[in-house]
Amino acid sequence: MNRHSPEHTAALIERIGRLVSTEAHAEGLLPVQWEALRYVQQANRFSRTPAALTAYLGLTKGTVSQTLNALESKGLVNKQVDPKDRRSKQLSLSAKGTRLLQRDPLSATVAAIDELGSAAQNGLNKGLRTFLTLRLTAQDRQAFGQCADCRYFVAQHPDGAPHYCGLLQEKLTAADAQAICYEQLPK
Amino acid sequence: MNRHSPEHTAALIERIGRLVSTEAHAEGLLPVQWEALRYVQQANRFSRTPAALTAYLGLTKGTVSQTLNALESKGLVNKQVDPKDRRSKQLSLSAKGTRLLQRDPLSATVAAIDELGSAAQNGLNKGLRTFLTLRLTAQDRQAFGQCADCRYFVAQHPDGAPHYCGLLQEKLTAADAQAICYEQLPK
DNA sequence: CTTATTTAGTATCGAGTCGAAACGAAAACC
DNA sequence: GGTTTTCGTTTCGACTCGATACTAAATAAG
Repeated sequence: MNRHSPEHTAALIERIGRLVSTEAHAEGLLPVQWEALRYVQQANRFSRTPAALTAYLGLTKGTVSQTLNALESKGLVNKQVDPKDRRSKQLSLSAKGTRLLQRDPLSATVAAIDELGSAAQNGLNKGLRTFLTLRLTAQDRQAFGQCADCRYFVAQHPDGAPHYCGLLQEKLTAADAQAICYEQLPK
Repeated sequence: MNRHSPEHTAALIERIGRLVSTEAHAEGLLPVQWEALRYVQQANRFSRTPAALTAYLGLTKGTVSQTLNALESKGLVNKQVDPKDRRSKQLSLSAKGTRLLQRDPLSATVAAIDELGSAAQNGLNKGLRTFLTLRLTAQDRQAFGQCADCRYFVAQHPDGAPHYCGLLQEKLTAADAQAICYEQLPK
């Protein structure tokens, strides 16, 4: 296991994962609660559900249900029944949740990456993306990429709307196009 | 937050960290227990202590003490008082612990990195190492690098021993040189 | 139109993490 | 010799997490 072996890189991933997660004990929230909060902020309206969050995190639905209860009782997230499918619930950020995300401890990680120099940044980003794709595929999990990078994304739709989803057959706003989506299939 | 922004890379790190940690629920052990087990295997004899493991993981000593209790009661790790400093304890792997590490779930991560192509591997490795150094430095934490990469490492020592540590003034075996060390200061 | 079957979410249990705090014992400092 | 620091443990409370069993709503099959 020399300095550049796959074993060493794997150890780095694990150690950095722990470092980042340790930093995420902040503002009275736990790491997974921050992840859930960010997810609700970033997911498009089709993906703001406990089921999609469960797939995103790779946890069991019982665990996610409890975490969402914790966030709800802290007044950061709201749940309401989806009228189109009354089994499902729509998640949304409260004003307090939105405010708290301004102090997201992940910003320390962002800042460190920002210091990295653009060659290192690109190499890191590319390696991480390829790795993630490999593992998600091996586990039959969804990519949760950005809507605009999806093969069902239609940039220009005849009738007035800015964009369009060819899978769900729904109009999309400019904000939707940047959001992450459960259904996303990379081009 | 486009595909190559620092924000996106930070999200990748967090998501991959969770993915790897979720896979580490295996063989009846929890993620942090696997990390501790690997640490005891890889740390040199000066660093196989609860205190060094605490620094390595970035947790509190109480938490690490409990995790080590769990591993000890599973018969995977042994503790014994260091006769040179009777406050300190030496950790060691039991035969069962050594055997269990053959089924380390981190091997899935290693295999995925191995599939990556050498350019991507190098970029990933380099980016992760630089990032880790940045964050550890900012938090005043030890690097825990390999003994052989330390500025106190003396490759050839006059008297018979293979190597030598100029800080602790101790002879080092070839195995020691590969191990990770609390005292390590990168060259 | 019923009767499966699948899907979305919840509740409960037990083991264990995790930080915080308080503690005892050995070593180091003065 | 007395104070301070360091190493490790224990206890507490909130919470994660998988497993399991459960309800209700939607879907499929007959």
